[in-house]
Amino acid sequence: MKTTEQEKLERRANILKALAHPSRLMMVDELAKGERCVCELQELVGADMSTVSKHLAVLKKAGLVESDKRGLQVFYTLLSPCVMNFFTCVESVIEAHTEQTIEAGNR
Amino acid sequence: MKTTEQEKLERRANILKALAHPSRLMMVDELAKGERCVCELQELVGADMSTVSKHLAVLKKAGLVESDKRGLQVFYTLLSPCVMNFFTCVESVIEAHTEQTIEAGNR
DNA sequence: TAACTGCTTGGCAATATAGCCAAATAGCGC
DNA sequence: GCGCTATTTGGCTATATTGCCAAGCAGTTA
Repeated sequence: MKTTEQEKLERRANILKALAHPSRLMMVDELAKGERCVCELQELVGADMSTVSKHLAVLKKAGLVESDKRGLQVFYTLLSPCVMNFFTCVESVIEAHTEQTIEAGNR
Repeated sequence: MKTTEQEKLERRANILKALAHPSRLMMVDELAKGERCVCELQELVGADMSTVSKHLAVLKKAGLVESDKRGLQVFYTLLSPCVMNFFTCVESVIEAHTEQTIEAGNR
């Protein structure tokens, strides 16, 4: 199974795409603290349970989380906490960009 | 100017969304090596120049790159090389996920 | 000014994503 | 089995993204 450069990029992009949503980021952030059931995450993001479930499916498909059904509830776990490190970088982008935008008078 | 938790998440998501495309990842990767003009990036990704230009506009809007017109050419620079660090994490997600998928017999 | 180059923008069609409701599914207690 | 709860899935519409072509625009050269 040969991995072309193109496939590599697509896989990277898919992981980023999976993270690229406010609700999903919120969930990942919460899951970084420990496993959570869908109901907890639903309360957190305040959307329909079906919506939350679909978001979780996206994260799972990307390989970012894992699910474990115990009784009636399904618990999700963050598989790659290193994802959180990225946010430090993201914050620096945001800061720099905000300054720049203000400097430029919101041009 | 108060930054609500929601706005923070949206800004993070926007940066991730800006990165979440194979062609844009390829360009960011290239720009990590140094500034490049649009024509060089076009050759790299092999798409229409207008497409490349639009991708660059997305990266610029997110605050990830900067552009500088010199003569007829426009040169782009990567503003936040820390973005590259993330890819180490992304690779680990991919590896773990691939193993998992193979283990599960591509279920 | 005119023609040329490098790039950006507008417009459009194809495709993907988001979020709601309703229906289906799975596990539990009776 | 029946009803109940937690979650997932299907279906739908609204909205966003992508990538091409054509047109526009700025800088250069003649």
